Amino acid sequence: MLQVSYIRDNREQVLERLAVKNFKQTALVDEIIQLDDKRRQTQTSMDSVSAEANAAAKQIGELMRAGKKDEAESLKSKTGTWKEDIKQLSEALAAIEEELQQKLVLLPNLPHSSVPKGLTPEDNEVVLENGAIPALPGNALPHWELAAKYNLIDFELGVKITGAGFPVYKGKGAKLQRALINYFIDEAEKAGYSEVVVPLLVNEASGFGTAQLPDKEGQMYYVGLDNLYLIPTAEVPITNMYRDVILKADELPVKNCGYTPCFRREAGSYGAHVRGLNRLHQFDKVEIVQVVHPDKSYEVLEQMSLHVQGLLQKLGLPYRVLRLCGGDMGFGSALTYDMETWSAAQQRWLEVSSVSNFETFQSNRLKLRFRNAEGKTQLAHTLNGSALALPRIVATLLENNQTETGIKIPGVLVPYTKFEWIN
RNA sequence: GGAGAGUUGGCAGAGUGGUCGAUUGCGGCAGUCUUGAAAACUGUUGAACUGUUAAAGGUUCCUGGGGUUCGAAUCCCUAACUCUCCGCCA
Repeated sequence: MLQVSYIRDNREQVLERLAVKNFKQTALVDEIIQLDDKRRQTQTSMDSVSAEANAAAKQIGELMRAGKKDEAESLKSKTGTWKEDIKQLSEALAAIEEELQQKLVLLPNLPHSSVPKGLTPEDNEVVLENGAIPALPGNALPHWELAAKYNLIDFELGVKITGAGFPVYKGKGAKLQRALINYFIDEAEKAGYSEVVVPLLVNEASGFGTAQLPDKEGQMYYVGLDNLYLIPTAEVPITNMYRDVILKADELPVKNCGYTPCFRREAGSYGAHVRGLNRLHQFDKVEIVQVVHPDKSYEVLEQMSLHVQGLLQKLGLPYRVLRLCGGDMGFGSALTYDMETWSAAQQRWLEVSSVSNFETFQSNRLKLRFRNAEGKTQLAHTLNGSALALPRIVATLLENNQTETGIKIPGVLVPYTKFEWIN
């Protein structure tokens, strides 16, 4: 959520930045500014009437104690109009604030100056490519066939138990899941992130804090009986640990990592691109989250990007890094890097990580602040990234490492899998 | 699921319808003392909005919402949450 005071003081710049995200609603921005104006006027009026009424109430108390009942009574008779005024003004104020809030949450975050303009994924900027793209023989199999061949994943069984998009991992497929999770967590801890295990269901306030709510409830599974949401990413519970928190300057940066399953409804997805592990309703992911000083957040974003790249390098997967264009970016992000690995058998790039700087967009909703050098409270910056999401990593690992005799496990994973080959 | 108790500042924990943004303790910060540290002592220490060059000042907030009253942390209604006991149970 953007700060009203910023919008008020930087109208032109806000409009220009929003346009990069293809969000061209000048009228909405102007309405917000007008509402805020009205809000301040109304509050000033109410404050001054309240001040009068408070003073009178205090005086009545003093008169009563002094035994001057008549004077107290005559003062009492005057309070009626104030009461009425305060009631009207506070109702008006509440209505204005409600309307302002409703409009404010419609505004996406402002993109960073380096964000390229554009509408579709084709407009994303390729920052770098790394790793050799393997040349597989013509009879190379896609991962869903490999998964069946080696009995690693049973998609049909998942359909029986739950539905499409809920695979059952078996045998070495199951072991590989646990190996990847542990490997990713260990690597994150080496990079200074402390591990947390968090709830998989969150309340409405948490959904709002990280900007899944309102608006995006269609993407989350909802447990109506208890008014809770299944998390679409560990970002939600981990970041919400710091909701309504004022950190000391020396507590920054906060670095947390955590493994969770993630649940996504993915309404409207279909076709070959959702085949196999390409798009699931439930998948495993290790998330890294940081809360940092505003001066440091872009430096930290690069570090997080390098951490993710390091994982891909160690796994020996060819990858590229994209700087997302305005049209492809998330609602709350100021700058996002996507990491994609090359799926040799599908002949396409698969997104395996997304690393974003939210600046104060989340912290403003979360009321996540720190005490700055002047001793005043200031909104912190939040960042998060997948490090990494498992399914597409598994997909490319299986496909890229397939040989005549089986699938070779990357060296760094062997201590975790305890086997070198799937065959 | 049944019954009961509770929710106050970073934490613990007082609080009579008016002098309560709130006693006190702990913690934090600053100072005195000390070569330094600890201890002790002294002072200080919530947030938001508004306003201002900055301030002063004003308003709001004692879980949320509503009500009674000239005046509510305090009384009433309501919701959420927490805890305890019983039941069930990994």
